[in-house]
Amino acid sequence: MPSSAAKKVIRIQREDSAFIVLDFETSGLSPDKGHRAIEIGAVLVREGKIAERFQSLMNPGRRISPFIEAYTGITNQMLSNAPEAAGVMEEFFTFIGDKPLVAHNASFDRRFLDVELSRIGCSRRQEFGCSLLAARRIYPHAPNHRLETLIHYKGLPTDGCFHRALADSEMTARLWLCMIEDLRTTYNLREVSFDLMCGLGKIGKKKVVAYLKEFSCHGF
DNA sequence: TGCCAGGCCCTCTTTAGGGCCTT
Repeated sequence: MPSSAAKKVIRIQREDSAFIVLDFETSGLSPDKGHRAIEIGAVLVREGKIAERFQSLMNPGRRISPFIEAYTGITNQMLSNAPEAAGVMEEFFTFIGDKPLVAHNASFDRRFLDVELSRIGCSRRQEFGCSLLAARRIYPHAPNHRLETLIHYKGLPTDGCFHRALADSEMTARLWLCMIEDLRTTYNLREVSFDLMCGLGKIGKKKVVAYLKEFSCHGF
């Protein structure tokens, strides 16, 4: 029977393994040009499984283009009935807490997240992992590194829905977990931490093997 | 109506340019 101190350690370790995978649908590519988030989707991954989900449309206060309507399937009529962005972001800020974040092409979602949070007087501090950068290192021979391509490339389950926030965040989570498992088996790693995954996306492709060798149990 | 950006990576690079990825 573990002591209370040991229980505490175990609880903290498990909580530390939790992270949030998120995805924004937006009215355009640049918040600096006035583009706004129109939908947020996210999943909480704990102990290798999707434990909780968050999804909401967000009324951007302006009409979106026909291109975005076609691209996402989100219409102006749907957004006219959607909750205000501020309220959604307040709920989302509570949902993510201080857990590490993951997104596919994180630089895009990070900018929208930070701008939308700043509009409600909040800011995040946690690290942001990028499944796109990690995938470029782990699957250098994939046809390309778009989320949809990688899902098919790895044969991961999908309901065929892309470009909706919750669906994309779930698939990004599956991809992230798949990459962890592939690293674990291919490189004989005892543990694949969030920091290892983030670091992998930041190093040059010629340094990948040397980088992973540092974490290997018995070398390879 | 038509068009828009930013971050990261790679290489035929670093005093730069182009491709990829996100909506």
